[in-house]
Amino acid sequence: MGYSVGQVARLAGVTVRTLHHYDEIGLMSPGQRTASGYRRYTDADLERLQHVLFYRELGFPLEEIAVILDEPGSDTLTHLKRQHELLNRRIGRLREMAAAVERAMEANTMGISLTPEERFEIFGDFRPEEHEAEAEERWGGTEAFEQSRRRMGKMTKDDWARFAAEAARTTEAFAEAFTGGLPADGERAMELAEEHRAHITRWCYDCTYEIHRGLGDMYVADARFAANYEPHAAGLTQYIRDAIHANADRAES
Amino acid sequence: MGYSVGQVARLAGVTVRTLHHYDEIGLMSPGQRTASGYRRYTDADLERLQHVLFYRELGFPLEEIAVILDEPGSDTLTHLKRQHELLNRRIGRLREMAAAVERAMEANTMGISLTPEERFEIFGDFRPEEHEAEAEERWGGTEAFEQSRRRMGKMTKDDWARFAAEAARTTEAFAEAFTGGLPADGERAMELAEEHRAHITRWCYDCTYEIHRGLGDMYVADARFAANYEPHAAGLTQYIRDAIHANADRAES
DNA sequence: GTGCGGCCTCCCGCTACGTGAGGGTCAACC
DNA sequence: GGTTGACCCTCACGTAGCGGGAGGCCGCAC
Repeated sequence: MGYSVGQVARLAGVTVRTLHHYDEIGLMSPGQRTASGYRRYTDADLERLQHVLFYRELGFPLEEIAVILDEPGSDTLTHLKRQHELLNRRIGRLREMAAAVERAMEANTMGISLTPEERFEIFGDFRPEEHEAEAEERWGGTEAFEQSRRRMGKMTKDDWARFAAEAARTTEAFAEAFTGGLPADGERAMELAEEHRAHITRWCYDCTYEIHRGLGDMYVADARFAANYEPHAAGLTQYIRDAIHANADRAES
Repeated sequence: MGYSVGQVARLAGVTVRTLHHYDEIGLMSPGQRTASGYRRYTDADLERLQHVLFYRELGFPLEEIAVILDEPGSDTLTHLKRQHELLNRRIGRLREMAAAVERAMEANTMGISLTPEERFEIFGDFRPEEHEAEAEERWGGTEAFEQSRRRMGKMTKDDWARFAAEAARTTEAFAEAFTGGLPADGERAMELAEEHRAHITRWCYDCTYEIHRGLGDMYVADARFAANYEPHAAGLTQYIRDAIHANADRAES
């Protein structure tokens, strides 16, 4: 059982070197190795490769692909949905370009020569869109989200450990304040909220108060996040959310 | 008049560095320079840039773009037509991919896990197409045509001169044979046809007999080629075509 | 005349591999 | 059991298409 590099390469239509490369950079390592050092790919590896190739085809840098595939709570279906969405956007853009080319052909056959602006405005119009709204277009997310991905994608294992440790300390402190009966809009809670915000800014992205509020709301709304807090103390998630809001309100007044 | 690098960059939505690069590799050099060495781009340069960006967007390597833009007898309209064609193919491919993703989603929600072949067959099916028929897809041409482009793109002016001289000699010899009353399926004519084929193989691409037959047919069908032969002697084009066919028939029997 | 933005030319760095070199591995076939 | 040929391994250097600075000249305003 399992597949050799050559088999996988033929199946997927890539070169062996490409698979070696993906192994090197940790994007797609074989599940096992034989005693003699041969790579053995499992079915799960193949599925991963499928997604890798898809995102690559859509122009994503490999580093980013690694991040989005490793992102917790993302399963096959969400990836497929996202890929479908991306494909549709892409098709739309190409259609616009085709229409622009048609216009250019008309203009050309009619002997009209385009002004320099028209030249790129008419069918190079997809470029500004690509720059200003690229992050948006790709992720339906925010610029901060992108920034986060990039930064965190470059973190070493050590960085992750320290990041996690810091996060754990803050959570612990919140739990203490909560169980200790301190109000969510009190000094201590707000202090912790501010610390939390600083923590995010340091490690992930420029966390404004507005974004921070959104995060707080998300914590209570999204079970995956709540799962990180509730074990400490029932109701802690809501407490943290309230503290964040109180802190943001104070800071912006 | 004319545009500076910065202006062109903003117009076209690329960086100054990119324009510098295109200048370096000779893909897109400014029509002029100011006394102080500043680049000055003309309207013609802008049009060229427009096409460059388009082909680039469609995934063509810059070297190839240079060749197809410099290829004689290609005007704006033919490029626009080609671009439109390429866009449509591209859209078609993306649609296939989208359909494949939909199927994958169905399979996934139904709890069916794909076999390894299906995984890439189902929606990686565009890859064989991309390899085996890429030249076809891109050019509506043959692999030999591609090979030709590559080789001829790397020829120096000297090479071109020798190439042209050789070609002229062969044509001259054909004209002599023709006006001398030698039959198109005679020894001499076939000898010249073989020489012609060797000439192409040496300079352009591996010219099989089948391709050679196609070339002969094209010579009579396409006025641009005929224009090269007819001035030597009226009917020469047809004569050459017949000689080529006779030679090919003999060689393959 | 002194900024300040734009332009110039190196030149090094990055990604996603291509392309050998040099050398083990494995199944088959004699 | 030896040899052959297809396949595998790990370096390690090369390439395309730029990004991004360094160090320095140009040109126009104040």
